[in-house]
Amino acid sequence: MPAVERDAHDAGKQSARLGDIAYEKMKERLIRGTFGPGDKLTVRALAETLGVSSTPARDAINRLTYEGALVYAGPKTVIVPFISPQDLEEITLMRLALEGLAADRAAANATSEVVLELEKLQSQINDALDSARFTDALWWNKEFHFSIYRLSGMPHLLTMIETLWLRIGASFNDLYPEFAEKKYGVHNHLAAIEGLAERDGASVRAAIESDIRDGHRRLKKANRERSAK
Amino acid sequence: MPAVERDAHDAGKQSARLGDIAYEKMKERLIRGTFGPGDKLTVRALAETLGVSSTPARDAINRLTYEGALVYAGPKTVIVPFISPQDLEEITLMRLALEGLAADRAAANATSEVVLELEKLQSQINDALDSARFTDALWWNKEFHFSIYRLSGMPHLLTMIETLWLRIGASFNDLYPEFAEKKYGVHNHLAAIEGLAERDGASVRAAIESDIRDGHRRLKKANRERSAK
DNA sequence: TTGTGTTTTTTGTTGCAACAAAATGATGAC
DNA sequence: GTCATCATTTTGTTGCAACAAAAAACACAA
Repeated sequence: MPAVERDAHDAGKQSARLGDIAYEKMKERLIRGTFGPGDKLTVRALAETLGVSSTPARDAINRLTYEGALVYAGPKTVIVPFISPQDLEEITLMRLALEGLAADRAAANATSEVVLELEKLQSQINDALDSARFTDALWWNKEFHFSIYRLSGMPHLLTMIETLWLRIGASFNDLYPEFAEKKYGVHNHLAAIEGLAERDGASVRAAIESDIRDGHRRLKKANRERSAK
Repeated sequence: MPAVERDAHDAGKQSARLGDIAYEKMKERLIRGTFGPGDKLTVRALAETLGVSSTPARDAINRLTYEGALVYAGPKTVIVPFISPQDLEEITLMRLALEGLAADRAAANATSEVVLELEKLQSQINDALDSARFTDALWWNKEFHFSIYRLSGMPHLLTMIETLWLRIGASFNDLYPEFAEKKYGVHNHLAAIEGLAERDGASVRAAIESDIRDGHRRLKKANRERSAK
Protein backbone atom coordinates (compact mmCIF):
# COMPACT_ATOMS: atom_id res chain seq x y z
CA MET A 1 0.00 0.00 0.00
CA PRO A 2 1.56 3.28 -1.08
CA ALA A 3 2.29 5.76 1.62
CA VAL A 4 0.57 9.11 1.60
CA GLU A 5 2.78 11.55 -0.18
CA ARG A 6 3.76 14.60 1.75
CA ASP A 7 5.84 17.47 0.60
CA ALA A 8 8.05 18.97 3.23
CA HIS A 9 9.58 21.84 1.31
CA ASP A 10 6.38 22.97 -0.34
CA ALA A 11 4.07 23.11 2.62
CA GLY A 12 5.82 26.17 4.02
CA LYS A 13 6.82 24.03 6.92
CA GLN A 14 9.46 25.25 9.26
CA SER A 15 12.18 22.72 8.93
CA ALA A 16 14.08 22.11 12.12
CA ARG A 17 17.14 21.05 10.21
CA LEU A 18 20.07 23.34 10.82
CA GLY A 19 21.27 22.83 7.29
CA ASP A 20 18.02 24.13 5.88
CA ILE A 21 18.12 27.13 8.14
CA ALA A 22 21.66 27.88 7.04
CA TYR A 23 20.59 27.51 3.43
CA GLU A 24 17.66 29.88 3.84
CA LYS A 25 19.81 32.46 5.57
CA MET A 26 22.43 32.33 2.87
CA LYS A 27 19.78 32.59 0.18
CA GLU A 28 18.36 35.65 1.86
CA ARG A 29 21.76 37.26 2.06
CA LEU A 30 22.54 36.51 -1.55
CA ILE A 31 19.28 38.05 -2.68
CA ARG A 32 19.77 41.02 -0.39
CA GLY A 33 23.16 41.70 -1.84
CA THR A 34 25.20 41.04 1.28
CA PHE A 35 27.77 39.42 -0.95
CA GLY A 36 29.26 40.52 -4.21
CA PRO A 37 30.60 38.50 -7.14
CA GLY A 38 33.92 36.92 -6.25
CA ASP A 39 33.31 36.76 -2.50
CA LYS A 40 34.68 33.53 -1.12
CA LEU A 41 32.67 31.21 1.07
CA THR A 42 34.09 28.62 3.47
CA VAL A 43 32.24 26.08 5.52
CA ARG A 44 34.14 26.85 8.71
CA ALA A 45 33.50 30.56 8.41
CA LEU A 46 29.81 30.02 7.76
CA ALA A 47 29.63 27.52 10.59
CA GLU A 48 31.08 30.03 13.01
CA THR A 49 28.87 32.84 11.75
CA LEU A 50 25.78 30.75 12.32
CA GLY A 51 27.02 29.07 15.47
CA VAL A 52 26.63 25.55 14.14
CA SER A 53 29.00 22.74 13.28
CA SER A 54 30.52 22.22 9.89
CA THR A 55 27.99 19.66 8.69
CA PRO A 56 24.98 21.96 8.26
CA ALA A 57 27.20 24.75 6.96
CA ARG A 58 28.63 22.39 4.42
CA ASP A 59 25.13 21.22 3.49
CA ALA A 60 24.04 24.78 2.79
CA ILE A 61 27.07 25.67 0.69
CA ASN A 62 26.85 22.46 -1.29
CA ARG A 63 23.19 22.95 -2.01
CA LEU A 64 23.71 26.50 -3.18
CA THR A 65 26.50 25.27 -5.40
CA TYR A 66 24.34 22.56 -6.95
CA GLU A 67 21.71 25.17 -7.65
CA GLY A 68 24.20 27.47 -9.33
CA ALA A 69 23.90 30.23 -6.74
CA LEU A 70 27.56 29.66 -5.90
CA VAL A 71 30.27 28.32 -8.17
CA TYR A 72 33.62 26.64 -7.87
CA ALA A 73 36.59 28.88 -8.54
CA GLY A 74 38.92 25.98 -7.72
CA PRO A 75 38.68 22.48 -6.30
CA LYS A 76 38.39 23.86 -2.78
CA THR A 77 37.10 27.33 -3.42
CA VAL A 78 33.49 28.37 -3.84
CA ILE A 79 32.63 31.96 -4.63
CA VAL A 80 29.67 34.10 -5.50
CA PRO A 81 29.64 33.86 -9.29
CA PHE A 82 30.55 36.49 -11.81
CA ILE A 83 27.85 36.36 -14.46
CA SER A 84 29.29 36.32 -17.95
CA PRO A 85 27.38 37.91 -20.83
CA GLN A 86 26.67 34.42 -22.15
CA ASP A 87 25.31 33.30 -18.80
CA LEU A 88 23.10 36.34 -18.63
CA GLU A 89 21.86 35.74 -22.15
CA GLU A 90 21.05 32.11 -21.43
CA ILE A 91 19.35 32.75 -18.13
CA THR A 92 17.30 35.53 -19.65
CA LEU A 93 16.03 33.16 -22.33
CA MET A 94 15.11 30.64 -19.65
CA ARG A 95 13.41 33.33 -17.60
CA LEU A 96 11.35 34.38 -20.60
CA ALA A 97 10.21 30.80 -21.12
CA LEU A 98 9.49 29.98 -17.49
CA GLU A 99 8.25 33.28 -16.13
CA GLY A 100 6.24 33.79 -19.29
CA LEU A 101 4.52 30.48 -18.61
CA ALA A 102 3.90 31.36 -14.97
CA ALA A 103 2.51 34.76 -15.89
CA ASP A 104 0.22 33.22 -18.45
CA ARG A 105 -1.17 30.67 -16.06
CA ALA A 106 -1.50 33.20 -13.26
CA ALA A 107 -4.25 35.09 -15.03
CA ALA A 108 -6.84 32.35 -14.54
CA ASN A 109 -6.47 32.55 -10.78
CA ALA A 110 -6.32 36.31 -10.38
CA THR A 111 -8.59 37.94 -7.83
CA SER A 112 -9.32 41.53 -6.98
CA GLU A 113 -7.45 41.05 -3.70
CA VAL A 114 -4.30 40.11 -5.58
CA VAL A 115 -4.65 43.07 -7.85
CA LEU A 116 -4.83 45.34 -4.83
CA GLU A 117 -1.81 43.67 -3.29
CA LEU A 118 0.17 44.13 -6.48
CA GLU A 119 -0.75 47.79 -6.67
CA LYS A 120 0.47 48.17 -3.13
CA LEU A 121 3.72 46.43 -3.95
CA GLN A 122 4.18 48.68 -6.95
CA SER A 123 3.79 51.77 -4.82
CA GLN A 124 6.39 50.38 -2.45
CA ILE A 125 8.75 49.93 -5.37
CA ASN A 126 8.14 53.53 -6.39
CA ASP A 127 8.70 54.81 -2.87
CA ALA A 128 11.93 52.90 -2.56
CA LEU A 129 13.20 54.23 -5.87
CA ASP A 130 12.20 57.78 -4.94
CA SER A 131 14.30 57.64 -1.82
CA ALA A 132 17.15 55.80 -3.55
CA ARG A 133 16.73 52.69 -1.42
CA PHE A 134 17.78 50.42 -4.24
CA THR A 135 18.06 47.24 -2.24
CA ASP A 136 14.52 47.68 -1.02
CA ALA A 137 13.31 48.40 -4.53
CA LEU A 138 14.89 45.18 -5.72
CA TRP A 139 13.26 43.31 -2.87
CA TRP A 140 9.78 44.61 -3.60
CA ASN A 141 10.33 44.00 -7.26
CA LYS A 142 10.99 40.37 -6.45
CA GLU A 143 7.89 40.21 -4.29
CA PHE A 144 5.88 41.71 -7.11
CA HIS A 145 7.01 39.12 -9.62
CA PHE A 146 6.63 36.14 -7.34
CA SER A 147 3.21 37.25 -6.17
CA ILE A 148 2.14 36.85 -9.76
CA TYR A 149 3.98 33.59 -10.34
CA ARG A 150 2.51 32.10 -7.18
CA LEU A 151 -0.93 32.54 -8.68
CA SER A 152 -0.07 29.97 -11.32
CA GLY A 153 -0.42 27.24 -8.72
CA MET A 154 2.67 25.51 -10.11
CA PRO A 155 5.10 24.74 -7.28
CA HIS A 156 7.75 23.03 -9.43
CA LEU A 157 7.80 26.03 -11.71
CA LEU A 158 8.09 28.41 -8.79
CA THR A 159 11.18 26.79 -7.33
CA MET A 160 12.88 26.68 -10.72
CA ILE A 161 12.25 30.34 -11.32
CA GLU A 162 13.63 31.08 -7.90
CA THR A 163 16.91 29.32 -8.62
CA LEU A 164 17.24 31.38 -11.79
CA TRP A 165 16.83 34.58 -9.80
CA LEU A 166 19.36 33.31 -7.32
CA ARG A 167 21.93 32.69 -10.02
CA ILE A 168 21.94 36.27 -11.23
CA GLY A 169 20.89 37.80 -7.92
CA ALA A 170 24.28 38.82 -6.63
CA SER A 171 25.39 40.39 -9.88
CA PHE A 172 22.07 42.10 -10.16
CA ASN A 173 22.50 43.63 -6.75
CA ASP A 174 26.05 44.61 -7.49
CA LEU A 175 24.99 46.57 -10.53
CA TYR A 176 21.80 48.03 -9.20
CA PRO A 177 22.87 51.58 -8.38
CA GLU A 178 23.87 52.04 -12.00
CA PHE A 179 21.05 49.86 -13.19
CA ALA A 180 18.26 51.68 -11.46
CA GLU A 181 16.46 54.44 -13.22
CA LYS A 182 13.39 56.07 -11.98
CA LYS A 183 10.22 54.65 -13.44
CA TYR A 184 12.04 51.62 -14.68
CA GLY A 185 9.61 48.83 -15.25
CA VAL A 186 6.61 50.75 -14.00
CA HIS A 187 4.93 50.60 -17.34
CA ASN A 188 5.36 46.85 -17.66
CA HIS A 189 4.19 46.24 -14.12
CA LEU A 190 1.06 48.27 -14.65
CA ALA A 191 0.35 46.35 -17.82
CA ALA A 192 0.73 43.09 -15.92
CA ILE A 193 -1.70 44.24 -13.25
CA GLU A 194 -4.17 45.28 -15.88
CA GLY A 195 -3.88 41.93 -17.63
CA LEU A 196 -4.52 40.12 -14.37
CA ALA A 197 -7.57 42.24 -13.64
CA GLU A 198 -8.92 41.22 -17.03
CA ARG A 199 -7.85 37.60 -16.62
CA ASP A 200 -6.00 37.87 -19.90
CA GLY A 201 -3.10 35.41 -19.79
CA ALA A 202 -1.55 36.48 -23.05
CA SER A 203 -1.29 40.09 -22.00
CA VAL A 204 0.15 39.26 -18.58
CA ARG A 205 2.73 37.14 -20.33
CA ALA A 206 3.54 39.93 -22.74
CA ALA A 207 3.97 42.41 -19.90
CA ILE A 208 6.27 40.14 -17.94
CA GLU A 209 8.30 39.23 -21.00
CA SER A 210 8.68 42.89 -21.79
CA ASP A 211 9.80 43.55 -18.23
CA ILE A 212 12.41 40.80 -18.43
CA ARG A 213 13.69 42.04 -21.76
CA ASP A 214 13.93 45.64 -20.53
CA GLY A 215 15.78 44.50 -17.45
CA HIS A 216 18.15 42.43 -19.52
CA ARG A 217 18.88 45.37 -21.80
CA ARG A 218 19.69 47.67 -18.90
CA LEU A 219 21.72 45.06 -17.14
CA LYS A 220 23.81 44.48 -20.23
CA LYS A 221 24.35 48.20 -20.61
CA ALA A 222 25.34 48.67 -16.97
CA ASN A 223 27.69 45.74 -17.22
CA ARG A 224 29.34 47.19 -20.31
CA GLU A 225 29.82 50.57 -18.68
CA ARG A 226 31.30 49.01 -15.60
CA SER A 227 33.69 46.86 -17.59
CA ALA A 228 34.87 49.93 -19.46
CA LYS A 229 36.13 51.57 -16.30
CA MET B 1 23.00 -3.04 -23.42
CA PRO B 2 23.65 0.64 -23.91
CA ALA B 3 26.90 1.97 -22.64
CA VAL B 4 26.99 4.36 -19.74
CA GLU B 5 27.64 7.84 -20.97
CA ARG B 6 28.11 10.94 -18.96
CA ASP B 7 26.47 14.18 -19.88
CA ALA B 8 28.38 16.92 -21.55
CA HIS B 9 28.49 19.32 -18.68
CA ASP B 10 30.30 16.96 -16.36
CA ALA B 11 32.08 14.85 -18.92
CA GLY B 12 35.42 16.47 -18.28
CA LYS B 13 35.05 16.78 -14.55
CA GLN B 14 36.96 14.22 -12.60
CA SER B 15 35.08 14.69 -9.41
CA ALA B 16 36.70 12.48 -6.84
CA ARG B 17 34.06 13.25 -4.29
CA LEU B 18 32.32 10.15 -3.08
CA GLY B 19 29.09 12.05 -2.65
CA ASP B 20 29.06 13.01 -6.32
CA ILE B 21 29.75 9.45 -7.35
CA ALA B 22 26.90 8.23 -5.18
CA TYR B 23 24.65 10.88 -6.67
CA GLU B 24 25.53 9.91 -10.22
CA LYS B 25 24.95 6.25 -9.53
CA MET B 26 21.58 6.91 -7.97
CA LYS B 27 20.61 9.14 -10.86
CA GLU B 28 21.53 6.43 -13.29
CA ARG B 29 19.48 3.89 -11.41
CA LEU B 30 16.48 6.15 -11.20
CA ILE B 31 16.56 6.79 -14.94
CA ARG B 32 17.10 3.11 -15.61
CA GLY B 33 14.08 2.18 -13.62
CA THR B 34 15.86 0.22 -10.91
CA PHE B 35 13.43 1.75 -8.47
CA GLY B 36 9.70 2.18 -8.66
CA PRO B 37 7.45 4.84 -7.15
CA GLY B 38 7.12 4.33 -3.41
CA ASP B 39 10.47 2.63 -2.92
CA LYS B 40 12.09 3.80 0.28
CA LEU B 41 15.65 5.05 0.45
CA THR B 42 17.84 5.17 3.55
CA VAL B 43 21.29 6.61 3.95
CA ARG B 44 22.66 3.59 5.76
CA ALA B 45 21.39 1.19 3.13
CA LEU B 46 22.81 3.29 0.33
CA ALA B 47 26.06 3.68 2.22
CA GLU B 48 26.42 -0.07 2.55
CA THR B 49 25.45 -0.70 -1.07
CA LEU B 50 28.13 1.68 -2.26
CA GLY B 51 30.68 0.76 0.38
CA VAL B 52 31.06 4.28 1.70
CA SER B 53 30.26 6.00 4.95
CA SER B 54 26.99 7.72 5.68
CA THR B 55 28.16 11.21 4.80
CA PRO B 56 28.43 10.80 1.02
CA ALA B 57 25.31 8.63 0.96
CA ARG B 58 23.43 11.31 2.81
CA ASP B 59 24.80 13.95 0.45
CA ALA B 60 23.46 12.05 -2.54
CA ILE B 61 20.01 11.46 -1.09
CA ASN B 62 19.69 15.04 0.04
CA ARG B 63 20.69 16.37 -3.33
CA LEU B 64 18.22 14.16 -5.15
CA THR B 65 15.54 15.33 -2.73
CA TYR B 66 16.31 19.00 -3.33
CA GLU B 67 16.07 18.35 -7.04
CA GLY B 68 12.71 16.65 -6.72
CA ALA B 69 13.92 13.25 -7.87
CA LEU B 70 13.05 11.91 -4.43
CA VAL B 71 10.42 13.21 -2.05
CA TYR B 72 9.67 13.10 1.64
CA ALA B 73 6.90 10.70 2.64
CA GLY B 74 7.52 11.63 6.28
CA PRO B 75 10.07 13.56 8.33
CA LYS B 76 12.50 10.68 8.17
CA THR B 77 11.34 8.85 5.09
CA VAL B 78 12.35 9.60 1.53
CA ILE B 79 10.84 7.65 -1.33
CA VAL B 80 10.79 7.57 -5.10
CA PRO B 81 7.84 9.86 -5.87
CA PHE B 82 4.44 8.95 -7.17
CA ILE B 83 3.67 11.48 -9.87
CA SER B 84 0.20 12.92 -9.50
CA PRO B 85 -1.77 14.01 -12.58
CA GLN B 86 -1.23 17.61 -11.50
CA ASP B 87 2.51 17.09 -11.21
CA LEU B 88 2.60 15.49 -14.63
CA GLU B 89 0.60 18.33 -16.11
CA GLU B 90 2.87 20.95 -14.58
CA ILE B 91 6.09 19.27 -15.53
CA THR B 92 4.87 18.75 -19.07
CA LEU B 93 4.18 22.47 -19.39
CA MET B 94 7.66 23.22 -18.13
CA ARG B 95 9.15 20.66 -20.49
CA LEU B 96 7.36 22.28 -23.41
CA ALA B 97 8.78 25.67 -22.47
CA LEU B 98 12.33 24.54 -21.76
CA GLU B 99 12.82 21.75 -24.26
CA GLY B 100 11.06 23.84 -26.89
CA LEU B 101 13.62 26.56 -26.28
CA ALA B 102 16.51 24.11 -26.42
CA ALA B 103 15.22 22.57 -29.64
CA ASP B 104 14.82 25.96 -31.21
CA ARG B 105 18.34 27.04 -30.35
CA ALA B 106 19.81 23.71 -31.37
CA ALA B 107 19.02 24.27 -35.04
CA ALA B 108 21.63 26.98 -35.47
CA ASN B 109 24.42 24.62 -34.42
CA ALA B 110 23.32 21.53 -36.29
CA THR B 111 25.87 19.70 -38.42
CA SER B 112 25.61 16.77 -40.79
CA GLU B 113 27.50 14.66 -38.25
CA VAL B 114 24.84 15.28 -35.66
CA VAL B 115 22.10 14.43 -38.11
CA LEU B 116 23.81 11.12 -38.80
CA GLU B 117 24.19 10.44 -35.10
CA LEU B 118 20.52 11.14 -34.51
CA GLU B 119 19.50 8.82 -37.32
CA LYS B 120 21.61 6.12 -35.74
CA LEU B 121 20.02 6.74 -32.35
CA GLN B 122 16.58 6.54 -33.91
CA SER B 123 17.36 3.15 -35.45
CA GLN B 124 18.53 1.98 -32.05
CA ILE B 125 15.21 3.08 -30.57
CA ASN B 126 13.40 1.15 -33.29
CA ASP B 127 15.51 -1.95 -32.72
CA ALA B 128 14.89 -1.85 -29.00
CA LEU B 129 11.15 -1.48 -29.49
CA ASP B 130 11.10 -4.31 -32.04
CA SER B 131 12.65 -6.67 -29.53
CA ALA B 132 10.55 -5.36 -26.66
CA ARG B 133 13.58 -4.03 -24.76
CA PHE B 134 11.63 -1.15 -23.33
CA THR B 135 14.24 0.06 -20.89
CA ASP B 136 16.76 0.32 -23.69
CA ALA B 137 14.25 2.13 -25.88
CA LEU B 138 13.71 4.64 -23.12
CA TRP B 139 17.44 5.08 -22.72
CA TRP B 140 18.06 5.75 -26.41
CA ASN B 141 15.09 8.04 -26.47
CA LYS B 142 16.72 10.08 -23.75
CA GLU B 143 19.98 10.13 -25.65
CA PHE B 144 18.14 11.29 -28.75
CA HIS B 145 16.53 14.21 -26.98
CA PHE B 146 19.61 15.32 -25.12
CA SER B 147 21.79 15.07 -28.20
CA ILE B 148 19.57 17.73 -29.67
CA TYR B 149 19.41 19.86 -26.53
CA ARG B 150 23.18 19.75 -26.16
CA LEU B 151 23.45 21.49 -29.50
CA SER B 152 21.85 24.58 -28.00
CA GLY B 153 25.07 25.32 -26.17
CA MET B 154 23.10 26.28 -23.07
CA PRO B 155 24.49 24.43 -20.05
CA HIS B 156 22.12 25.94 -17.47
CA LEU B 157 19.17 24.93 -19.61
CA LEU B 158 20.51 21.41 -20.02
CA THR B 159 20.80 20.72 -16.31
CA MET B 160 17.31 22.08 -15.67
CA ILE B 161 15.80 19.86 -18.33
CA GLU B 162 17.62 16.93 -16.84
CA THR B 163 16.12 17.49 -13.42
CA LEU B 164 12.68 17.56 -15.02
CA TRP B 165 13.31 14.19 -16.65
CA LEU B 166 14.54 12.87 -13.34
CA ARG B 167 11.37 13.90 -11.56
CA ILE B 168 9.11 11.89 -13.81
CA GLY B 169 11.73 9.28 -14.73
CA ALA B 170 10.77 6.60 -12.26
CA SER B 171 7.06 6.79 -13.00
CA PHE B 172 7.85 6.84 -16.67
CA ASN B 173 9.82 3.66 -16.37
CA ASP B 174 7.18 2.09 -14.23
CA LEU B 175 4.54 2.64 -16.87
CA TYR B 176 6.64 1.94 -19.89
CA PRO B 177 5.50 -1.54 -20.83
CA GLU B 178 1.98 -0.24 -21.17
CA PHE B 179 3.17 3.06 -22.48
CA ALA B 180 5.23 1.71 -25.32
CA GLU B 181 3.71 1.23 -28.69
CA LYS B 182 5.60 0.44 -31.76
CA LYS B 183 6.39 3.46 -33.84
CA TYR B 184 5.64 5.78 -30.98
CA GLY B 185 7.30 9.07 -31.55
CA VAL B 186 9.02 8.02 -34.73
CA HIS B 187 7.23 10.60 -36.77
CA ASN B 188 8.11 13.44 -34.42
CA HIS B 189 11.73 12.36 -34.20
CA LEU B 190 12.07 12.23 -37.96
CA ALA B 191 10.55 15.69 -38.21
CA ALA B 192 13.07 16.94 -35.66
CA ILE B 193 15.96 15.48 -37.63
CA GLU B 194 14.66 17.05 -40.80
CA GLY B 195 14.31 20.42 -39.10
CA LEU B 196 17.88 20.21 -37.87
CA ALA B 197 19.17 19.32 -41.32
CA GLU B 198 17.48 22.45 -42.61
CA ARG B 199 18.59 24.55 -39.65
CA ASP B 200 14.99 25.50 -39.09
CA GLY B 201 14.58 26.24 -35.42
CA ALA B 202 10.83 26.69 -35.51
CA SER B 203 10.23 23.29 -37.04
CA VAL B 204 12.58 21.51 -34.64
CA ARG B 205 10.72 23.16 -31.80
CA ALA B 206 7.40 22.11 -33.25
CA ALA B 207 8.55 18.50 -33.62
CA ILE B 208 9.86 18.30 -30.06
CA GLU B 209 6.77 19.94 -28.64
CA SER B 210 4.61 17.50 -30.53
CA ASP B 211 6.70 14.62 -29.18
CA ILE B 212 6.29 15.86 -25.62
CA ARG B 213 2.56 16.31 -26.05
CA ASP B 214 2.13 12.84 -27.55
CA GLY B 215 4.12 11.32 -24.74
CA HIS B 216 2.08 13.17 -22.17
CA ARG B 217 -1.15 11.97 -23.72
CA ARG B 218 -0.05 8.34 -23.68
CA LEU B 219 1.35 8.61 -20.20
CA LYS B 220 -1.92 10.00 -18.91
CA LYS B 221 -3.82 7.21 -20.62
CA ALA B 222 -1.54 4.50 -19.28
CA ASN B 223 -1.80 6.00 -15.84
CA ARG B 224 -5.59 6.00 -16.01
CA GLU B 225 -5.72 2.40 -17.11
CA ARG B 226 -3.42 1.34 -14.35
CA SER B 227 -5.36 3.19 -11.69
CA ALA B 228 -8.53 1.51 -12.90
CA LYS B 229 -7.21 -1.92 -12.08
C1' DT C 1 58.92 44.56 -10.04
C1' DT C 2 58.22 39.92 -11.60
C1' DG C 3 58.45 35.19 -11.51
C1' DT C 4 59.44 30.71 -9.18
C1' DG C 5 60.09 27.26 -5.94
C1' DT C 6 59.15 26.16 -1.05
C1' DT C 7 56.95 26.18 3.33
C1' DT C 8 52.93 27.02 6.15
C1' DT C 9 48.15 27.46 6.75
C1' DT C 10 43.62 26.72 5.46
C1' DT C 11 40.21 23.96 3.30
C1' DG C 12 36.64 20.31 1.95
C1' DT C 13 35.73 15.67 2.55
C1' DT C 14 35.11 11.54 4.95
C1' DG C 15 34.01 8.31 8.63
C1' DC C 16 31.96 7.69 12.88
C1' DA C 17 29.54 7.88 17.41
C1' DA C 18 25.87 9.97 19.99
C1' DC C 19 21.26 11.52 20.19
C1' DA C 20 16.49 12.57 19.62
C1' DA C 21 12.80 11.56 16.86
C1' DA C 22 10.23 8.80 13.83
C1' DA C 23 8.92 4.33 11.96
C1' DT C 24 7.94 -0.25 12.95
C1' DG C 25 6.35 -4.10 15.46
C1' DA C 26 3.87 -6.07 19.33
C1' DT C 27 0.19 -6.13 22.53
C1' DG C 28 -4.24 -5.87 24.22
C1' DA C 29 -9.06 -3.99 24.45
C1' DC C 30 -13.26 -3.75 22.22
C1' DG D 1 -11.29 -8.01 12.49
C1' DT D 2 -10.18 -2.76 14.03
C1' DC D 3 -8.14 0.46 16.48
C1' DA D 4 -5.41 2.54 19.98
C1' DT D 5 -1.36 2.21 22.97
C1' DC D 6 3.07 0.99 24.18
C1' DA D 7 7.82 -0.91 23.49
C1' DT D 8 11.51 -1.67 20.28
C1' DT D 9 14.22 -0.75 16.34
C1' DT D 10 15.59 2.13 12.76
C1' DT D 11 16.50 6.58 10.98
C1' DG D 12 18.40 11.34 9.81
C1' DT D 13 21.02 14.85 11.78
C1' DT D 14 24.72 16.82 14.12
C1' DG D 15 29.33 17.61 15.85
C1' DC D 16 33.95 16.47 15.54
C1' DA D 17 38.68 14.70 14.53
C1' DA D 18 41.78 13.04 11.01
C1' DC D 19 43.57 13.44 6.50
C1' DA D 20 44.99 14.72 1.99
C1' DA D 21 44.90 18.36 -1.02
C1' DA D 22 44.73 23.04 -2.27
C1' DA D 23 45.48 27.89 -1.27
C1' DA D 24 48.07 31.39 0.76
C1' DA D 25 52.19 33.22 2.47
C1' DC D 26 56.87 33.54 2.03
C1' DA D 27 61.61 33.75 0.43
C1' DC D 28 64.71 34.56 -2.96
C1' DA D 29 66.60 35.21 -7.52
C1' DA D 30 66.58 37.60 -11.89
